[in-house]
Amino acid sequence: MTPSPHLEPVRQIAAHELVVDELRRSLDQGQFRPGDRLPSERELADILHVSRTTVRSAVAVLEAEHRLSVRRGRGGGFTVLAPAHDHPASEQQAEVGLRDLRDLFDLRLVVETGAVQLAAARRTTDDLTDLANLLGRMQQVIREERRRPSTALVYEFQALDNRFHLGLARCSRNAHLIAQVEAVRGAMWGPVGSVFRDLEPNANDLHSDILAAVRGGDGENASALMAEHIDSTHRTLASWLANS
Amino acid sequence: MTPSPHLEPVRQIAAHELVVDELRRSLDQGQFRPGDRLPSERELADILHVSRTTVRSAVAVLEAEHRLSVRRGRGGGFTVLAPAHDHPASEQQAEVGLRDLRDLFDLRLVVETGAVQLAAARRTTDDLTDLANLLGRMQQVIREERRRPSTALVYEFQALDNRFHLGLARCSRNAHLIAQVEAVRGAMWGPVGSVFRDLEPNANDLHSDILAAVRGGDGENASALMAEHIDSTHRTLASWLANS
Amino acid sequence: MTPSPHLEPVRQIAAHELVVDELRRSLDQGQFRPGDRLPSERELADILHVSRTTVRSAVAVLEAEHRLSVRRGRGGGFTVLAPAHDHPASEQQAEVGLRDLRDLFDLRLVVETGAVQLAAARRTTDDLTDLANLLGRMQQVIREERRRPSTALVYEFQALDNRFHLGLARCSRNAHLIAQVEAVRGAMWGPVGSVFRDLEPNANDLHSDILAAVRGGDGENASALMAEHIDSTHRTLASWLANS
Amino acid sequence: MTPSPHLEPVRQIAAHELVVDELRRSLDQGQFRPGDRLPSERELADILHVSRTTVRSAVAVLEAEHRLSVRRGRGGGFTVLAPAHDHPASEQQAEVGLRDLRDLFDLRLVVETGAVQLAAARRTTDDLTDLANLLGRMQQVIREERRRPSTALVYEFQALDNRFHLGLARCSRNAHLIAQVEAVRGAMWGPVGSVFRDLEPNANDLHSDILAAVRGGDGENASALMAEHIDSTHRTLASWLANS
DNA sequence: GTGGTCTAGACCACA
DNA sequence: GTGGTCTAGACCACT
Repeated sequence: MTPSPHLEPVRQIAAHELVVDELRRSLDQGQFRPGDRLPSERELADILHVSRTTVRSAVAVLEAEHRLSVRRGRGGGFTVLAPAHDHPASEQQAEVGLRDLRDLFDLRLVVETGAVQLAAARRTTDDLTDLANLLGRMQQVIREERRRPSTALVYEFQALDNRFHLGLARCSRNAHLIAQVEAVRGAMWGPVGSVFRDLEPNANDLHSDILAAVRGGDGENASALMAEHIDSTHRTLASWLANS
Repeated sequence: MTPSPHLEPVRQIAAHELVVDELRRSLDQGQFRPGDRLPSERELADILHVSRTTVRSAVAVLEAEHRLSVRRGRGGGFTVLAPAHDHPASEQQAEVGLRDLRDLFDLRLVVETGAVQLAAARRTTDDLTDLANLLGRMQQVIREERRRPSTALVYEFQALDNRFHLGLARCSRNAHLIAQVEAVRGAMWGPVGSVFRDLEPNANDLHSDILAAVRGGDGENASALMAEHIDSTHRTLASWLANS
Repeated sequence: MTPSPHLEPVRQIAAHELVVDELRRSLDQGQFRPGDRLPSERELADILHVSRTTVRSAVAVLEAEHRLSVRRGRGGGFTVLAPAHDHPASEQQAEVGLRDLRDLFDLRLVVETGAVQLAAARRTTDDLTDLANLLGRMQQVIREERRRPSTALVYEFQALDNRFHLGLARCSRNAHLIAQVEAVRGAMWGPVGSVFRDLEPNANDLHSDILAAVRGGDGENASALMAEHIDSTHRTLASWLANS
Repeated sequence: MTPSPHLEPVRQIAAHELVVDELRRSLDQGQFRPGDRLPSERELADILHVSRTTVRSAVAVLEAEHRLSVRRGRGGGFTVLAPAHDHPASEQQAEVGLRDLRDLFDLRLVVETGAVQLAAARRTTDDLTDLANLLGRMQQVIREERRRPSTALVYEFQALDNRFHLGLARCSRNAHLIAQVEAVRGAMWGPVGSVFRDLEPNANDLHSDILAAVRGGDGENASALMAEHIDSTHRTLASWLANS
């Protein structure tokens, strides 16, 4: 209940910054995996409705962040790099505190439990199939990672996890809510990425229970399970953060 | 769970559009009342960190939307106009459907119940005083409006109501969550404004109960009351919309 | 047939300059006589659709040119002064050459003979009455000036002469043409005013002949007489200019 | 001979309006042809002694009138569009009546016959060469248009015709007169443009006769031929207008 | 190198 | 002291 500043300064956003954000969002959501090649400069310019110059500026930023590698000539292009924890995130360390973590998970709790409750009411059978497939792949990745630990697998699991949660949100069929879930997960990515190094043992525990509740149309239960899942993740991360 | 567009076109946002948004947000939140004068062009430019030219472009838009009137000379300035329901929103009628309303209220339900739950845990006594004051003023406005109905009073109530809900959200002390509540209330403003003409009889019913729960630190109850309140408003608006 | 500059620089005209021009035009056309008071500042502002400030700026210019005198307080106002030939036109002497005179009279010849030809075809009887009255007053002024020479009378004759010529042009009922006659007479005023000191003996010679031709509907003759009149005036002025 | 309003309201003219007028004048006089590129924004600002911003405002108006098209990037710029008779002049149809046409041609008759008379006396041999060249090109265009009718050619002829008439006026070496000829032709352009679609058969008939008279120094004859030419054009347009 | 936009500052007309 | 307009220069995105 602040008294009255009333108006916040506005900040102009340059086109290439928007492109950086969009590409980062896409990478964060695991739409491209380490080693994948992004569409060509020309295609990106076309898709994003900007000029090639602008794409290049944006790519340069992501290259400086060690998220892409740029090779020229035949067979060149933009290649997705694995998140490298040794680079100090190029510039400013995200520097997450426990307080930030709490705020982010508070928000997740609010919007994701809400979303999953609606999802239970509005999901289609196609949604359920897609989500089940995702879960299956996540199990595979976990099993593989146990046999042969590797950051690439951890990374892949994170991407799948992200897609699972977003998929659940999409079942709510509410554009506003979906956008908010995307936003909070995007905001969480940076902080979590800087802490997350191993596959948390309980990472996939409650996913299938949640999906079952959604399948059964039991919103209350889905919501409660989601709350438990989020809380568990929160505690895990918080303890890692405290010890890092 | 759409398969693959992966990347959305980006859209450059001009500085004056951002200023329009910021001013609209401020007006929507009732930070200025009809008849009030906004800060002068020069002050706005200063506050918003843009040039006067940019402020002017933005003000021109709001003037075209009949939300501000512009007068010059000593004593002139930008004056806030009362929302005029007879202008067909200047250009495109907001054209809200029941479906849109449902989505918006779904979202309110999710974020505002979540926010009030946290608020119950984190509110300070100052917060409680402020909120109680707001409630007092809302009661006055309602009483006055019953004696002497007037659109100005309806409008004033809406502004106070908005401040009450935002105030509750701010008690959560979670910037992300506050931002989301602001966003959803902003999104709701246009649609609701186009339907809302009278003071709904139940407008203030649950507010004091919610505040009491927040004061008592009973998050569960606060959340439930808020859900009831939002649902009630939703039903009222939906019936008005259906009959309009 | 200059080859190609194609575009001329534009020049912004300040509001008070426009007011100066308008007032000058009005004074030049003899709509106010020396000693007359102009409408009050407030009235002028109203008539001219500008603010009082702007009127004041304009009046200040005319005062500096010794065309108006400004007195304040009760009974004050803007008083028209007689053209004072001893002031060197305040700033830059108009500095007319024979060449300029020729160009101006070339133009008068063209537009005024054309205008009078149309006038002969389109004049009404009211027009004729008005013009005859003007001629009568001009004769009176000439007679009076012969008995008792005075600059005031010369000035009055000039104003009447101007109104006679403009009146003829207005009979053409062609707004474009009338505007052009006004423009050329306005342009001529400054140069002529700086040379003209006495009543030329032949000043009124052909006026009644021209009016008679217009009355008779004889455009050809009216035009020829006008040409003769203009030529005569031209020669008189040119000789004065050569000897000054 | 109106009795007394005496003073007309003044109207502030914004710099960008002046630029619009100047550009319109230039386009009307055919100094740029459809498809031509205007000087760049920066050059125009330089030539017209205004800022780029002001040029832009003006260009925006002409773009809205479908007289220019704006493209950006290297090779972009302001391109002159062909007058599109299908756009209803974007906003207000010029809506010319026979009465307006008469007034305009009355004026043409007056000023252009006067101008050509002086031209016969003052033309140089260079003037004659230039005018003869123009006539030659006009003949070519007419011949080509007979073989292969096209609006582009009609438009080109109009531009050449305009330059011929202005060229004649310039021979008078009288700046005032030239300005008036330009003004009346400018005023005529809009009305005529909205009627003129074909090459009038008699479009070029008297041009060479007029030029011959000017070459011979026979002002009387040149003037008479010009009168005949203007009258003929007037009748042609009036009949088209009556039948449209 | 084009147009598109914003900025900072000035001057003006207005009340 | 308000809004209205223009200016000069900068930076950007586009092609």
